[in-house]
Amino acid sequence: MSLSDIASALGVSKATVSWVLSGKGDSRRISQATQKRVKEYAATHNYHPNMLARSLSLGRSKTIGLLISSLSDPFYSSIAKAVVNRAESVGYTVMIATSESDCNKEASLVETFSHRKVDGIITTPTEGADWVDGFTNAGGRLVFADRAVPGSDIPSVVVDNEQSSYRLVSHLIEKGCSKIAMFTTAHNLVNMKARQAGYVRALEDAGIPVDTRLIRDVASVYNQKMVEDELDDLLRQVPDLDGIFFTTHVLVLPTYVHFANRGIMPQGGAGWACFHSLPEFDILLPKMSIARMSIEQLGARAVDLLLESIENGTVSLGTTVTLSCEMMLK
Amino acid sequence: MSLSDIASALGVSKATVSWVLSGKGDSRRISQATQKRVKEYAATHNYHPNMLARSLSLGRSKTIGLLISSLSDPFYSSIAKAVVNRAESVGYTVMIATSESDCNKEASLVETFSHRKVDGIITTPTEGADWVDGFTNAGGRLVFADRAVPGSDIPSVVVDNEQSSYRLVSHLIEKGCSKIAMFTTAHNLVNMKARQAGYVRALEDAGIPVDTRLIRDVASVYNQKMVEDELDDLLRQVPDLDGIFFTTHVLVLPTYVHFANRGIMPQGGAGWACFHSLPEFDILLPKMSIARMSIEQLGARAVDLLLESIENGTVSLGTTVTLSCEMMLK
DNA sequence: CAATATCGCTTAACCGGTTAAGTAAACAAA
DNA sequence: TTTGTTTACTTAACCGGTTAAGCGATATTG
Repeated sequence: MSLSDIASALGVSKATVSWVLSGKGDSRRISQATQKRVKEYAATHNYHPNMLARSLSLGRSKTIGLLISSLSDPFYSSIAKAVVNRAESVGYTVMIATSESDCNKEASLVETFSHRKVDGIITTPTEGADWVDGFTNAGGRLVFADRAVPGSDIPSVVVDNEQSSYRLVSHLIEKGCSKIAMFTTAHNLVNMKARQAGYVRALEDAGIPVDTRLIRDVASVYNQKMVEDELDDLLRQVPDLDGIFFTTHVLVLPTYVHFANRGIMPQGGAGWACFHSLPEFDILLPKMSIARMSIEQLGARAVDLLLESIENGTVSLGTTVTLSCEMMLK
Repeated sequence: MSLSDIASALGVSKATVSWVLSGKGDSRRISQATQKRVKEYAATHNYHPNMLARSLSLGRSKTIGLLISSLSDPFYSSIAKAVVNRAESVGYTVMIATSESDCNKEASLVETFSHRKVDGIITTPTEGADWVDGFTNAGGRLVFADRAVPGSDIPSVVVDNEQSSYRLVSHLIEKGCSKIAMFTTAHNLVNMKARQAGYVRALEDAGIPVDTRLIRDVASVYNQKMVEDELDDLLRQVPDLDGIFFTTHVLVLPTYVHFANRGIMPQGGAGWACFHSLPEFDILLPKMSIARMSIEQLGARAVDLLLESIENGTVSLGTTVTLSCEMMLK
């Protein structure tokens, strides 16, 4: 079933059929009678346009590329979910690829997307993504999600890392904690830096001196031993620890287990505060304070920003949408 | 940069350029000199074919559609990861969509994929997927992952639900358990039925009568209260319970928390056995026996099966690949 | 030396849409 | 009656690839 099939079956031209079926029948003054014939024929024969042909012709594919670090990490798969849902609801289809945080792979996947003529790309960029300029100079539309690349003009959707961290740590202080550790990873990433800044500012505003022994960066979160060594060292050096601020949810469970194994029960997480959450925290650590990122919003806004850029071209350089976290202070 | 651009720049025809760049230069006896000129020009000007045009012309898009229930559930996102990785490695791009287990939405997403001319679809089908016949009769290639539709001829990749369950429950029996509960959900799904069959067979082979009070189906896994009510009732009716077989990993954490809250520590999960795992089980329940599905394999085999069907058409009707689980008996 | 084969390309149709430009017929106004 | 306008279309080019068929020039063969 193609336009030509319909055209020859009804004895009209391809153009007529195309206009009728793309809703331009009236403006191109096709008679009501012909429009009816075409529409009915298309409906009864279940015609649907070949989107490849349409995309080729229009130079727009109604397709976006989503390039994330990983799909096994619930954080990224939630972004994927949000992006897919939003895109779907506005008639776009998502092509998905994972970079595994490998900058070269990322660059090559961007190429693939380009050749497939996606209308734009949403990505959680890796450090030092050097393909960005080439892509945008060639007219590619791009939106960063979760993290911006410092010094870049690309529109992005991020959360208020500094402010939310500040509020989490301030809350711990208000509850009476004064020896609050900060447990982090990949502390050079722009988001982690901002969270650390919030931690530091909260302590300073409360007149508590920042003790660098309390700030712990663990190189590999997925190496349980590394996490435990860091925790052991922390507890040895600061035995009167009374609070922990986790810059990321992935550090919480390994810590929980390590404490539980040593008989130091985390008391439902009172005295703990964490950036972002996992479903199991509700039941495992009901008293932990959490700054919850709305990933649903993050993804949806990223799509909106991208589509605005694609369809209207009205996104100004340097646009950054900053979402606030939902504060669950306990 | 298009074929025509190269052609006119070098004073040759589009056909020549197309043949050279698609590797048919020798078989179409284009002179080495011309081939070199074309290839060098293409390389220095960074030419890459427009995949929309190529797909339209070839009638093959090197694109597959992945239609899963959800992206927030780690099980499905792992399938997505595996499929994306495998597809990528063989030069295919994945379009992704989520049905949220809604059969109508599923059908409409299949339509979308069709119009976009994917070469085939991999899906974890919902119950009563009535679009299947229409899709395959129209020449669509399809592979089911994780669950087959009973009575359907569609190639599928599944795991040995019955056998692995049998081995898990047998292992608990060997360790001395005799009052083993089966905790399940959605027990009418084909996979769940098979797991239940394995449980029953293990008990029968050991000469233990099947006690229906021990078999518990919880309607909504995400409703913590429902899970807890079922557990309370179970413990009331069978206080001397000494083992639990979970037909799915999602039931484990709610149970863990409920037990922990009542001071019944699960002792690292000794006496528990579970179908499939979550990363946190390693640290939370190190003694639980697990039949671990290799989702990496599941996804990869699904892609392989689909590509075989697309590229060679040599997949016979009713092909079912059954993967064995990795048994982690403790 | 004419007939044939081989080489190295080109031409043009096709995939299935979109759309600018053109045209024949009907009707209205001068 | 001639000119102009509107109506309701058609023609044909284009998007950027692929590929069957054709064609002139040189090389080989009888």
